[in-house]
Amino acid sequence: MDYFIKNIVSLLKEKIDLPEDEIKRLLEIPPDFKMGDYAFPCYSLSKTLKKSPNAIAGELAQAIPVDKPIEAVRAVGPYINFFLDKATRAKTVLKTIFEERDGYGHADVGKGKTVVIDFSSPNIAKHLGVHHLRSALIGNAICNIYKTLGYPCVGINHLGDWGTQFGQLIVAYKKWGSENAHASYTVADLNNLYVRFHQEAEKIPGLEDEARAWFKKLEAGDTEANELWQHFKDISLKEFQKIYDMLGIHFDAFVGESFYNTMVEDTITRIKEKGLSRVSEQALIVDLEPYKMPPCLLRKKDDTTLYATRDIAAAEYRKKTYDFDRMIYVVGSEQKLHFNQFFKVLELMGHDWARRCVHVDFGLMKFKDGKMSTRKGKVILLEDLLIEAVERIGKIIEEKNPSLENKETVARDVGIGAVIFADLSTKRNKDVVFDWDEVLNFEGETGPYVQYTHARLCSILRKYWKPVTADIRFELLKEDETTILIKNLGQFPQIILKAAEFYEPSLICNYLIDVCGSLNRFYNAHRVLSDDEELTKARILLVDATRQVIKNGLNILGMQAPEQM
RNA sequence: GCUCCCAUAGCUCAAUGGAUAGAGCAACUCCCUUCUAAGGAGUAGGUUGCAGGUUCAACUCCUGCUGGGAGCGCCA
Repeated sequence: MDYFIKNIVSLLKEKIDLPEDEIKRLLEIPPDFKMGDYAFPCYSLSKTLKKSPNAIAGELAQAIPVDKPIEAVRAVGPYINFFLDKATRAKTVLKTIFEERDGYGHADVGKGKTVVIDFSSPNIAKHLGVHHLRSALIGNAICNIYKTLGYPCVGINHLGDWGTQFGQLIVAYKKWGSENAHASYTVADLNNLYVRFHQEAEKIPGLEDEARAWFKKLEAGDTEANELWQHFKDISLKEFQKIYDMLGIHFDAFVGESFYNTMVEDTITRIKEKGLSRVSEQALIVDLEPYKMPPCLLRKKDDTTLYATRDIAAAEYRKKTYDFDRMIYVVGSEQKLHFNQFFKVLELMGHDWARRCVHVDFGLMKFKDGKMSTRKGKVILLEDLLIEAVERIGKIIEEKNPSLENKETVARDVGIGAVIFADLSTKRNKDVVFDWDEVLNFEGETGPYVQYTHARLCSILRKYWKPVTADIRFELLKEDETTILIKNLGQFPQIILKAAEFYEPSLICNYLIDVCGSLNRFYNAHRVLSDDEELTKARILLVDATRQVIKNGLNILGMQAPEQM
């Protein structure tokens, strides 16, 4: 528990007949810093004490001894407000950051509890569009958040490299694609074939059946089918890797659905043995009627499997391989039902760890006039967006800071960062309408704003040139702007815990915006470097601490923190 | 038809059941001989979709409704 909270709770415990945990739970942070640092609302006491909350607050505030880290205790209406001694807090917060450095915000709560995170997971033979951004970025950020808290993390890219669509692709390739040189094929070519298949399938009746037949051959191990499939996969992976490199996203494993093909028979057998499945309309299903859900399909009438089957097999395999404490699937909310179904099947199979599987869903990304669709070729390529962002930042650099070194690197870090931050900064379950101007806005609450703030702080530290020391007079850090900033910096570890609890990277974005706002107000109101040596030393420590917090925060989001821009 | 998600300033979004609902963008005003103006200050902008309910207290919880999105057996 936080040192200050602990102190306040123990003070209150002397006067109030409530358990420690309850007091801690009720303790809140006032909306305005002028109301103090912590507040205890007296509403709940009014019933038992049979007095008005205001009177209780007044009496208790009088009775509580003011000592050490507490500077004042004041009753305001029904609240008892606690004011911390500024110097003590400044010392506690800034010394911690100064000592922990890149480790500030880290914890060991996750020690030994492996977390498997399934994210990005695009389909082979299709382009990565802007709508693929969300899973990749949210998943990567959650991965970083959990790592920060000490959880061993395994990031898995569960590639969509299996299913009827590959039958479709093979058909399309054999009909319209084979005259092209095999080796020069790109994802664009595959994508075109895919789009063409769906166009033609509307006119030619037997085409879908033909595709299903090819998928059956693929699942049965047919050589020609497998060679083509492998080729499509190689082409796609190469192109995907390029984008992941641009985004700075790393996976511990690229294991596609196809990998589980050999395991599904065993999985189905066990489901059958447990009496969970039955045949319905020639397909094998698990009836989920008692749980108010549509049935989960395990096998189609042509005997091929479905993704639910492969997901079940994959979950079992991962449990065996990683012995995870928790498994997180970062997949769009349109698949909510699928996950509820397949988690339920895992549970019915007797896997008690099924409740440790979480579907971290997120809202759909769409255009103003509707949904993005790979089939109709209605997408914006992720690569195009990233290139555009980097180019626009490049122009701004030419305009504002033409003498900057490493322009290309900085433009890349800031451009990509802008896209990452824009995507992560709203709560994940909201649908987002893709808007170029919004994603490529670099002013206000944006990634570049946070990075710019960081660069400014680095600039001050460069000018100062002497080593930063924590041996300063903390009582000099006393202005309102300073106090608020220090308070913000001290909240970082709590924010990370909360972001992990709710699987919500946007909390880190909001927090960073808060810190930057506080810093910039401080920056505008007070000079850091001055003739006053003691004051300069003190403010430099504050600047360095803020720089450190911003950097740590950005890194968790998967962004770089350039020192100049 | 059934299920899930969303609704807060003109726009995009915040707000562990608690004090005066806050930011950014857009508009209008100011602040660079001062550590990076990709910044800061200010003005203006609200019946928190509607109607009930629970509570000492509701943007927050419950019910109903309206509007938008998504899903609902052989795609993933």
